[in-house]
Amino acid sequence: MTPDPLAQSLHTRWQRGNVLAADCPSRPVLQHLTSRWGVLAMVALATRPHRFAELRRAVGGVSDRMLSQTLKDLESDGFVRRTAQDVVPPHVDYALTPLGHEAAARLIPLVAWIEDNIGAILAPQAA
Amino acid sequence: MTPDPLAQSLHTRWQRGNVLAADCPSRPVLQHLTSRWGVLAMVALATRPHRFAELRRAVGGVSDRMLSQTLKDLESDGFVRRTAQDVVPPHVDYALTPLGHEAAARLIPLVAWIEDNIGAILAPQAA
DNA sequence: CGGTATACTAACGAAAATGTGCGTACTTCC
DNA sequence: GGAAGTACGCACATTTTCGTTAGTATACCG
Repeated sequence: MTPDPLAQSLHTRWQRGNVLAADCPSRPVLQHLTSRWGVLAMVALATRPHRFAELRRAVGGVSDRMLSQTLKDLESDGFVRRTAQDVVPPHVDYALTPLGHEAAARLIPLVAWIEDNIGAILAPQAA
Repeated sequence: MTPDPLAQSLHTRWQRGNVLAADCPSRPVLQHLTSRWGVLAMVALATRPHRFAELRRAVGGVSDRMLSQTLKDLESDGFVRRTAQDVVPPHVDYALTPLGHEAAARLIPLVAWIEDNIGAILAPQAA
């Protein structure tokens, strides 16, 4: 399929993204937000800021390494703000930025819908 | 942070999911929907049903293997309905189920928001 | 007749994601 | 005194994910 020329011209300079295009810059951002731990970290942070270990406990099953990796990605996209106090033992806070809250506002309905409908989703599979 | 006992009792039997818990059955479903190609397939199918090759062309960069695997996952969760006509050459249609449309309705705002704000997201990174 | 399209699957190897254990420099609690 | 908690980075091993190639039976187009 050759790209639609109209869509092409609208999107070529990425004034707005078109995720369905392979080289759209939205792709990596989408992947960070929807990664295995990304969604969960965002959801947890949406309620309130967390310290690192606190967040690890909130997000069941995540390892130190994965959590810090995930947070680094989210931070580089501007969704999370990391605030470190230079003390020993270390004290670091993670909070959503305004941009992060906007993103979370789109993530939460999805997660909530799945949680609410998990019964209906799983039921046919059991049958 | 020990689990909140109230939330515990509400969620133990998974009448409703709590994705933050490691063993919540919502996890796999969430992963199927938010997988690299899962989101994109859902978004593409939300506009209209597609045949296999048509969908592959719509979702830039996906391979046959990944697409068919993704569709299989989405089908087993009840989001996608596969309709095959037993003819040669094969003719197969993929469409969202009602459940799939509900899920897509939560996926699309997320994707649209990223597409709309990709400029604002990327700008600080360039600086 | 040769090329192209269809909807996949099995098999293989490469690449990416993920977990584990260790180390840190100190504090607080038992 | 000893154990545990803190916020990671690093090296290593394993797991999973992903893409590529080959193959199928047939039809349509030129």
